[in-house]
Amino acid sequence: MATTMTAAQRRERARFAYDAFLKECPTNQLLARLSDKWVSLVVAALAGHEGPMRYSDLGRKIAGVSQKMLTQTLRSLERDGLVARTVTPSVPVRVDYELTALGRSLSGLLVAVKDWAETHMDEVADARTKHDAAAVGSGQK
Amino acid sequence: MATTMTAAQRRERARFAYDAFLKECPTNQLLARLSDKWVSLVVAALAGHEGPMRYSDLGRKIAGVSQKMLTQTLRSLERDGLVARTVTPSVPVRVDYELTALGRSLSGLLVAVKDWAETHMDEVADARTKHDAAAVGSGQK
DNA sequence: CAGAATCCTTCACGATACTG
DNA sequence: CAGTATCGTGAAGGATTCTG
Repeated sequence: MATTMTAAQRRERARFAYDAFLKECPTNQLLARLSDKWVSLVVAALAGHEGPMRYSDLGRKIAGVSQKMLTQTLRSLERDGLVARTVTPSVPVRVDYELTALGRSLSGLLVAVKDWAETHMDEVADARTKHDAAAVGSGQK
Repeated sequence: MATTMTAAQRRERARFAYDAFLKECPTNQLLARLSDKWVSLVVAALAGHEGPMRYSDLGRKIAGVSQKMLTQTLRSLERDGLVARTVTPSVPVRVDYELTALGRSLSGLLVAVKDWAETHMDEVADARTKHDAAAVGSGQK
């Protein structure tokens, strides 16, 4: 296939073709999908694990996710080519999920955001406390 | 104040104190906030602009955002200490927004995700086409 | 085990109108 | 200009039940 573009070439082309700030742009919708709590957690879970993970592994790792959301998220990630799904027809069935090359190219970025949240939680909490205190002090309702 | 921790120390502490995979964890909620389309776009807009931006600038830059969502997003970012809001009491009033130091420490990560979306849109679109075609071929409804 | 299907509630978000 | 306030709706997402 004619995917003989370097990363630089693709980036160059993308810079002219797409702009996620435009709501009609496909990348806007893609960004919306990526900006999803469950997407972040699923990708981060797969990224932080050696080898593939089973459906139930993911459900256990990501506390609080419902079957519906887990399946739904997995399906959309699979469709977008970020995650590969492998079915082993044993009894009972075994299904494994793992990041594709494309998925791996994204996972680092998403994990970085997740790590930022964990690392800077205290500062954000401080900011909130101060902000709320100031609002009370100045007589806001 | 007693913020005399190195980044490494903070990270080390955070690693034990927080885990965004746990739904009771505050960082889980923080990650949910960060995983928001409008947050990404607002932060990216501010990051990709020299100096502060006015409310109307942001509204113009981020096509399709309603006043409600823009205001709401800005307020939450301000409360979390990621964005600074400056009011100039002229007539008419002038309000400027800019990233704080904390906000700047995050913006790079969010911009990276947005750029990823723009850069890899084609590959995702391809994956979708193939995935959908395969589903049809194998006789899925 | 790994889902699919259904129901049902909540609330996120847009549209609209008003204000200092 | 930079918001606030209110209302209405579609859609997200949880709980539950069923299946290969």
